Amino acid sequence: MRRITIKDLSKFLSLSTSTISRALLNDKNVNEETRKRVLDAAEKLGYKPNLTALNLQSGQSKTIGFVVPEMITPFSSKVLKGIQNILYPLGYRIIITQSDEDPLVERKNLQLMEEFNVDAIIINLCHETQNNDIYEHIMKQGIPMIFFDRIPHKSLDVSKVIIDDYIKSSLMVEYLIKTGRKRIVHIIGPTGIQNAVERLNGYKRILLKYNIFDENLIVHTDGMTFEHGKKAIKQLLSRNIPFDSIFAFSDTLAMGAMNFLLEQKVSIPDEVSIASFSGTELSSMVYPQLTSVQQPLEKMGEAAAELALEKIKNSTFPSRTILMDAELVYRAST
Amino acid sequence: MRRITIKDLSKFLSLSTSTISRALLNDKNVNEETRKRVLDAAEKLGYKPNLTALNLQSGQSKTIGFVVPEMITPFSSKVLKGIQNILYPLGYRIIITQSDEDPLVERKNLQLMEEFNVDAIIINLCHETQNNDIYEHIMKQGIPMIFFDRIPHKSLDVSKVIIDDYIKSSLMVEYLIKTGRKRIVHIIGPTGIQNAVERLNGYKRILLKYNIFDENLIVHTDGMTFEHGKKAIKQLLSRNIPFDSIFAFSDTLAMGAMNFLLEQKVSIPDEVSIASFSGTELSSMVYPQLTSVQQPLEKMGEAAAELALEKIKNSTFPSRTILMDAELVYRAST
DNA sequence: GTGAAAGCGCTAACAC
DNA sequence: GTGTTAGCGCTTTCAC
Repeated sequence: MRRITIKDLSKFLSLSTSTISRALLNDKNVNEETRKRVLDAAEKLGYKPNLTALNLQSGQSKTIGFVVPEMITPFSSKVLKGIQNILYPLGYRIIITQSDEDPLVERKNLQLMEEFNVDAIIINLCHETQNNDIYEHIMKQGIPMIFFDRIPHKSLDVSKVIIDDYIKSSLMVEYLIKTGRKRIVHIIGPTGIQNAVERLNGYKRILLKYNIFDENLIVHTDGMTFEHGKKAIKQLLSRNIPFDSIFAFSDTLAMGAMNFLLEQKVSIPDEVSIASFSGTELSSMVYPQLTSVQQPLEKMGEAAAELALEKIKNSTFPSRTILMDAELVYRAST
Repeated sequence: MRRITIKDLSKFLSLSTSTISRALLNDKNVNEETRKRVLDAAEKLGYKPNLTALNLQSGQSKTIGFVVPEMITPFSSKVLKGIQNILYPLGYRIIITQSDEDPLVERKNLQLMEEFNVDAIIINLCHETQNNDIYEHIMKQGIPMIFFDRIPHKSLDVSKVIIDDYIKSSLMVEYLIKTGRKRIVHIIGPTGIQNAVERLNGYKRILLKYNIFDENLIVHTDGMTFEHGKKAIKQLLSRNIPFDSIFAFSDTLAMGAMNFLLEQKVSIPDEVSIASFSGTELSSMVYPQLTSVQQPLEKMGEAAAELALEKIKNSTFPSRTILMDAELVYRAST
């Protein structure tokens, strides 16, 4: 019942613990014969190395923190999968916290990460600037922080994984125009997030280019949920502002908007077409399926994990930014 | 940059490490004055206890394994949240793996958990019997296993958190009948899962009771995804079997079914009404919103965590089954 | 009330 | 090629 340790093997084989250790680690300074005996005994007695001891010795916790705004949509789960692909085989644990889009909760989560002695933190933040002080504080402790999707204000020098929100947003809006839409609503994300600004800017640029920009078509929300999407469109309708399409910051917002329109018996995409940013299965689980900018989430997770590893291995490794490509996927909603 | 240890405090204050330790642990055998000095110094130098050392010493990894079939839907995330509520404050890490509904992947995941020296495993399994040998093997190592939602065959004595699938299924089907439906399709889950059998039995019982049971209305799937739901209904339509409603094993299957029907311009709920088992936001993100048996997922996670804790504290603690209540939520799809 | 020392499981210098 | 030993950071006897 008790765990078998290297000491048990040592007694069992009348060998020193160091020889056992060496044999297990494939050190060359071990007789082939001996190694075999050790390996056999280890197998037979069911020896499993004690990671905690290893970690204590190496001074690492072999734990990575993963801090995300939410896990209600599959967005974070997909990124997580990518991170796991890279880190599990290397023996890293991943500890996850959700911030519920609240910078204060994010703060607490980051403190938790510090207590857990994580070797690095991979984070999708809630607010561009509000927690900059802790990000800096944590990095000063020697804990690398890797940002993905939503990144902090330029003033912080950190590694990050992003897509080009500005360009992708422009492309999507231009596509809507090419399908004949002129009154394109933009449901913007929380303005405390740089991506929201970038996507808004892309939207603006195109509408200005085609000379159809109208301030009234921009709808603010104070949150990112389905309900916020619904409310946004509800407001717009009540203000009697005509529109023929919607470009939403996220698929969740888009789905909320769509749901409300369908309740109002508005036909999609005939009367109103809808597009958004996504990368999850959600886009294709609704009817009609949503046209969206499909972010390569799993790949983004893998990239973030790699960035974390390079900082862990060498803390002076210069920060890098990985720009991922995202694909526009045209579905039935446009 | 280097971590402050108890030794640094010891040097700094010219006290032995044991006194420092005692002061930090609020041991009574410390002069109040001394304790104060220690606490102040700890604060000032930024001392943070090294969890790894603690764990080595206590023989625990303070890590819990969480093994789920998938993280595409928010199902597992919600349970995870509940587990975190209980375990994070206690200093436990949680390591998560997805099995992709594949018992072989689940096996590998469980082995990974063993390697990670987890103190307990909380699992939603892929197949009722196929991995019983490892479950037993793991428990024989002294690692408690807590099952939730999908549980192993009765032959295993384990702690579990479940809802009454049979009853809830019956209630939902009876509700459909009361809304005037007579040709109720059941999309069953994988038969390697006890829940699928239970829900099927509940369905059968009611249809038999009302004398409207028809074997043809039961649709098998070989998976749990959205696409499987679509395919199931496609098959049914191609076989020209008339029906006026659907009761699906899961919301994902229901959404697939609904999506296909909407594509075929079938009106919901007028021509076909739909209900399923759920507990996630998905049910209300589609149009029309899905009627479903709403499982208390976060609460289930909390319960599972409690069960894990009692087994960790006392390995001989008898296994318990917690039966949670689930609510029938009537939405627009019926 | 405080200190010295052992020990948790393992690796890595250092001997031989 | 193998053994001895120190040490990772901490708690916990055991002395005093």
